[in-house]
Amino acid sequence: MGRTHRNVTIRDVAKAAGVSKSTVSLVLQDSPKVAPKTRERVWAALDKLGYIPNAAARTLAQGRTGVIGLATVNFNQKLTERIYFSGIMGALLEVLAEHKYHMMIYNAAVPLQLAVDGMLFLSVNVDHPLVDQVKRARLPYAFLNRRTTDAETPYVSHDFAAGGRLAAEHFIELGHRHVGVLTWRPGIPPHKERLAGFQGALAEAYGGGATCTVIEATDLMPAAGYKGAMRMLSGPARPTAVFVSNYELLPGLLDCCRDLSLRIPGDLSVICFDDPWAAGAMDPPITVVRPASEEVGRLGAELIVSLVEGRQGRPAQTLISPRLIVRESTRPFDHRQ
Amino acid sequence: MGRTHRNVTIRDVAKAAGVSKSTVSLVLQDSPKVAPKTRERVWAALDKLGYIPNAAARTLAQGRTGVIGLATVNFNQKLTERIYFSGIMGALLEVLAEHKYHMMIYNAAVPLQLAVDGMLFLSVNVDHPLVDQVKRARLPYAFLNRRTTDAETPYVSHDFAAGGRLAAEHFIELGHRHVGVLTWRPGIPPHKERLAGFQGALAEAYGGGATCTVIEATDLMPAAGYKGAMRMLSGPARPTAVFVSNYELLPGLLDCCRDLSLRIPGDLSVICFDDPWAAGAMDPPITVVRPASEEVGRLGAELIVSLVEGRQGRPAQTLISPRLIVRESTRPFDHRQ
DNA sequence: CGGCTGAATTGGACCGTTCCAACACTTGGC
DNA sequence: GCCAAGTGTTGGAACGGTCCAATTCAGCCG
Repeated sequence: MGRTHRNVTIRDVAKAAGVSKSTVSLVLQDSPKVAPKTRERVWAALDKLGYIPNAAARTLAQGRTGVIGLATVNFNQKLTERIYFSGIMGALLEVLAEHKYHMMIYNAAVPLQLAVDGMLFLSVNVDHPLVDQVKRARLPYAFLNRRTTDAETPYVSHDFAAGGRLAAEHFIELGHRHVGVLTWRPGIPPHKERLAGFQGALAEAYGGGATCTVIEATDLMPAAGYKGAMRMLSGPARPTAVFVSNYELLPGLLDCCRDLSLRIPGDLSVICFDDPWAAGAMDPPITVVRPASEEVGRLGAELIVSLVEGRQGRPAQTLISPRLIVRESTRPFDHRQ
Repeated sequence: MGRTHRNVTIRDVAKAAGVSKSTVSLVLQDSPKVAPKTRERVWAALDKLGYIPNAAARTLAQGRTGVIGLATVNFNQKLTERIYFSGIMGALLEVLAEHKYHMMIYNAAVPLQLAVDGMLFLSVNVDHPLVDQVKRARLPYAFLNRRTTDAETPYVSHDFAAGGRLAAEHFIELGHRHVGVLTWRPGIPPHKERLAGFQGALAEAYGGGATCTVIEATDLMPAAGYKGAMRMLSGPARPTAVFVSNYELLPGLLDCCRDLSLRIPGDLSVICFDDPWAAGAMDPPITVVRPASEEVGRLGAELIVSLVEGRQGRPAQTLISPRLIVRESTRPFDHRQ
């Protein structure tokens, strides 16, 4: 596995085929201007020498890389969003491939070598220093999972507020008035928006005539979910319905209910934001608000490609509404309780 | 977001600072040979002009990219392994970042532009055409999740056979003699190995004195898991313990047990290969054989970096044993049944 | 036969870096 | 006062492609 052996260049091929390097270059881009028999001779030489084009040289010459960057902060620590991330990444890769782009993952920890035609920021806040670097390099970019207030910055994100609203409306329809939200870091935009949407819908429906207990988990480990749920559910004024704003907190809540002998949905209705794996196979199957992450990936890829290739048309700011999927963890409030 | 405005080059900076481009280059690599006041002047110019190095040019000149490629086949269709993938990718990114490498994701669908220093194949079979291309380019490479029979090809994989064995041994210890395996595509190496390990341990313990029903699911959708489980469990000779060789099949099995009123672990012990999200929060918490995917990611990253940088030392072929995590879905065979 | 046209091919400039050999300028020793 | 040994700085040749303008050459027409 030596790094020795100089690689075959276009010049070597040219010599072997008895033509100039320009001709070889033309053949490689299958230009129609090359005579058939010349083309064949060049192909033979190409094959024989096992020529592999040098991507850096090509990029340098034509000023494009054929690569889109995906920047995200501390991928590995975002345990939170792992499953979600892989959903979005799968869609990104698929659509980028359709447009003949590869994808490069940037880690904020490594000095940024901008070897891309455009950059996507996934769950990176708009004021992150990384963003400035990309702006200064005059690269096209777009945000995923983050929205901005201005009208220019391109983004594709979820309508988190609408998601929170969906949950609240479902509870309202079922007659619940004492509700709770189990959340995490309500300062971070996506979580803030979920909570705001939830509380907004509640206020619209009941005015002041409802109670909403908001509990903030200290982290996303199951233990924190358990502790948060316990604080919410062990008191005398426990809510009859809970909106879990992050799926990592769900297992803790379920455990807690088991320990308190609270039955779902008999004693407590539960809606979870995100549709984690097996949510539908749990006992009972959990009602969820599912963000359309594949959709975000797909639209995000289309967006950055159109920006890179200078096409117009596609709207540059998109919000996608999550869907409510009703399963068996929610039920009408029982007034006999 | 125009692509117009020519980028600032090292020459522009040199002119602005009143030095030669060589000096600027030296400053950029902070060479100690530059006089302090020159250095300062250059930095000022660098800042003022907002210089951003051109990665392609640098790569071309020094013959290294600072990027490791990760190739995988149809990422998006590998729903199977999504969660697993993100675990491994997190670890890869973390370790590569420590060594100052970025990661590029190759999609087999896009013509391969080899703009990397080394390549990792994740769950790609060793005879895949992609591999040949990389070999011909004389790039260092290694396989993840696949092993080879020769002694040279570098890989980091799981000891799947040991995983199957662990499951069987646990069942044997608990006294189960009528067991089943719910599998998928037993022709694919990782699945074949799991099954072989399981059956091997069984044969060693019991000789011919055990029955092992192997059911192959048609795909990985929950419905297929359900159908497979039904075939295995609805007959009169149903096993008392089942090894689910792929976690995607687990929800179907659980549903099936609910429908047949089989209680876990009372009527049926269950072990699942892979430790999917929330397996420990299910009712009952599921006993699993957990592959150490982060470990594979970490070691894989170290391996490819050492190959790229020409260091020796690290063993080039590693198998990592999964761990058995006993929860509450397994229990001794009850002879009164 | 000379001139024109178009197809096929080619040389060379260029992309933006790195890196090496050469050069200028101090400094210090004798 | 001259030479040797540094210390800083620099020009220019790579790196391996692309692409444009120039060139060659055959075929055709008047």
